[in-house]
Amino acid sequence: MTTAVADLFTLPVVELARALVGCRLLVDGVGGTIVETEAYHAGDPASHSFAGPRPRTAAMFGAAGHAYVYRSYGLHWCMNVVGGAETAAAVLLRAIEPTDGMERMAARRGLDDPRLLCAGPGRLCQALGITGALDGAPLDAAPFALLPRTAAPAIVTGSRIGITKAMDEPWRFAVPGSRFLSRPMRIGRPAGG
DNA sequence: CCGCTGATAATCT
DNA sequence: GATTATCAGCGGA
Repeated sequence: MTTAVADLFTLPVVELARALVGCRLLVDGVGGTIVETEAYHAGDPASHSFAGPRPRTAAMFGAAGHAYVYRSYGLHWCMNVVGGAETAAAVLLRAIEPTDGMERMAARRGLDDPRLLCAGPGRLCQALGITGALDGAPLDAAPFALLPRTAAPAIVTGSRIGITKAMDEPWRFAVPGSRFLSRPMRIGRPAGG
């Protein structure tokens, strides 16, 4: 038995977020390799689950291995992978390197540049066709496919984006130097100033 | 490259 | 009424 993605869901959510970088996500065969994630959990003031269960966040309090999809700023959809050892934990998918169904993604996004297809949580949901209809859907069944890594990628850590609380927690993970990130990763301070 | 700002709706005060 | 796990378009450097 090789390592299945499901085996990762019981890890602490910060480790799950790290482990999902390099995995592949497809929706109806469209998607690519996850290159940027962030971890959230119920003890984290920046998390949607911090205030306790709500109608919108029900999926985050539900079973691991399912999607938590919510609307952001009234306009965009954002997708999380529910899982982690903590209560109501999930990993926000922030960027994907598109590999499968490029034409479908370009059509949905109204763009040509592969760099901009999935570079951001709202963008990747638009490109893969993820909406609130998939909130709570299991990731091991159609239309989803969440596939394990074939090799361990290089990964760097940083602060999460777009939050106003717990801003210093280093719970953002990304492939260093990837051209498909939502925003560049802040590299370590230059040696010698 | 950078910063500013409007769009738009669920949630919270 | 304010805030929010965002994005695109714009203008200036």
